[in-house]
Amino acid sequence: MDYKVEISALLSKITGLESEEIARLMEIPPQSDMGDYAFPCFILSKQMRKSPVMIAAEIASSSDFDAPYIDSVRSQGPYVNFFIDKGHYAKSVVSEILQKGEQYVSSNIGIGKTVIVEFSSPNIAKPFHVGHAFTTVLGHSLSRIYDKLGYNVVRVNHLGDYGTQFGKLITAYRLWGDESALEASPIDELLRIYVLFHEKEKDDPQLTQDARDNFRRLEAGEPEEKALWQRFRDLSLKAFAKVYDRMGVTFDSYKGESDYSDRIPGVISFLEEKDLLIDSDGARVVMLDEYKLPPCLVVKSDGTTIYASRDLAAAMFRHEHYNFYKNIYVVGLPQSLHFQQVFAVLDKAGADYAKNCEHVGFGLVKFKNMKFSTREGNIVVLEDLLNESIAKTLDIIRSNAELRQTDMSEDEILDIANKVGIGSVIYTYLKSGRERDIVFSWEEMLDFEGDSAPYLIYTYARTRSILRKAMDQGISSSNAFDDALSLLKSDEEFALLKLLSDLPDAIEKAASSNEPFMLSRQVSRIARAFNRFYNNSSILRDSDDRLRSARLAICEAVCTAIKTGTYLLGIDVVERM
RNA sequence: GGGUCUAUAGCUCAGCAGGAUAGAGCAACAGCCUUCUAAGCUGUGGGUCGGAGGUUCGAGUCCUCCUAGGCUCACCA
Repeated sequence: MDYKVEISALLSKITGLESEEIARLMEIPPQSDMGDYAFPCFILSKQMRKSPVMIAAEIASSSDFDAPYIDSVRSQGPYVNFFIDKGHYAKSVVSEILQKGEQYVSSNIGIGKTVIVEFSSPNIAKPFHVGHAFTTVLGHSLSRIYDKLGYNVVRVNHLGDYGTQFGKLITAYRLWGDESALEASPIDELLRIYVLFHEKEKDDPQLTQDARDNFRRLEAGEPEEKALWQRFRDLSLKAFAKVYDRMGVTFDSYKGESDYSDRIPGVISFLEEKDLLIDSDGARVVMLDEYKLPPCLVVKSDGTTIYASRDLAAAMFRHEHYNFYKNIYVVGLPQSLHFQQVFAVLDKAGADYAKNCEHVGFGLVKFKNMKFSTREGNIVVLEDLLNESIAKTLDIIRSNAELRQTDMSEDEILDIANKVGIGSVIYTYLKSGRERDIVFSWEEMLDFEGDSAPYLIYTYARTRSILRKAMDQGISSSNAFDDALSLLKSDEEFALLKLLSDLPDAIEKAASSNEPFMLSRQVSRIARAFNRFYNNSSILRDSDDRLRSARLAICEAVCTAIKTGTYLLGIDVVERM
């Protein structure tokens, strides 16, 4: 039940204010000893011509608060503080979670609505580095979150498989390409010749010209260039698939930039019909002064297309094909002007779906003082980071296994190391607001203590261990469905229950702000509260078997919360570690 | 120069729509494993919330100005 709504209704009778307004004004006190809900009386002081302190005292002394779920009502300064009956609360929260299981965080607010999440979108022929991981991890998590809320989610990998860079690559490959190296390690070989091209290009303008010619031939569909491009693309996709597979990331569409090249004429004629295209130094642009934005370049002076035209084509296609409720672009913050322009062009052209397009930006992944740059070769490849993380996890598991004398098989150990190691990397990207820059450091990326994925997974594994032991001893939480749950009224238990009950709200906030950290924080808080409880009370060893069952029920609820929460972040839990 | 974002503990970050004594994690220091997994828990120290004005009963939160920094400003993506 929703205690806030209930209390607001009671207050409404006393104060005469609308119940909804009261619910909006209600607060959660900063300290638990101040109660569970608080009503600030400032708003009443003007109309009643009394000090808020006096009003609070009057309300608190009212006799209308005799509901069974209210323990007490006290005024403190200008606030009326409500203390919920802990037993009542425990029964309500725990039984709901146990009955609904993982569905307790589900919602149907998204039923019948399609959300497109464009994310990851790596450039073909370039290594998948720790910067790409940001959009991949963010988009993956957002997809799962929207999915959980009932939306129809379309995951789109808008591959960077087009543009002048491919002219460069074709030129470079013909000059310096090594067939066997390409076969053995495609991305490394493509990167090698790409870097080489940029070195040589400085002293040889002919190379630049060749590259442009080759891109033009590619765009014109010349078979030789097309075949090479296709090969680069296939090899790259195969390499990317390995990384996605490791992280459990999937897509519904791999429609990349190249897929839209034949729709560009449609975009241009559409804009021409609306009379929006203007010649400017030989190029064709859409003026956006009324949006206070610089003009958007749609066709270059040499007649070829540019990313803005391809993004326009993609948005138009998605509208026709999916009729989306939301079209989200999980792309780095530096591209925010670009998206503003694209959306503004759509809006100016009268496309009503422009307002449903949203750029979900994120910060830069930096390396000390410099940006990662493919051309300069100062990058950290995601696979290396994952491997390091897994290796470190493996060490810890092995030494723990020895210490605890567990009988885990080598396969199980490897599986755990994989999940914890990869989860750890994922969590690093999702623990703070997405617009923050991440300064890459091995030390911090591989810190497994405190606020980290291993902490969450560890808490889960530990709790599962208790539940397994309980089962072995024939103790069950099932007889806790009666009043035993109302025995859960210690401070630690109560604090934990509040956090559990707030999880669905955290998920909705994560979706509405496209900020998975709203969720990761809540899961982290739950784990911390549980560990506190765990260290303060014995669960299986308590002499009262009703309390024992009730505590086991809390353990189950915590497992459910952590498992679903981490799943929505893209992190797997393990039964033992 | 225009646009935009950021500035909170030594470090990394929270602080939801203004509200009660500004919170976590890491690091530091002091403790807790014959007892359910110590990747854990408890405690201590640490802050003029970048600066100055203003709005308000009340500002880390809203407005203005200033300072510092990031990103960005059409024929790359």
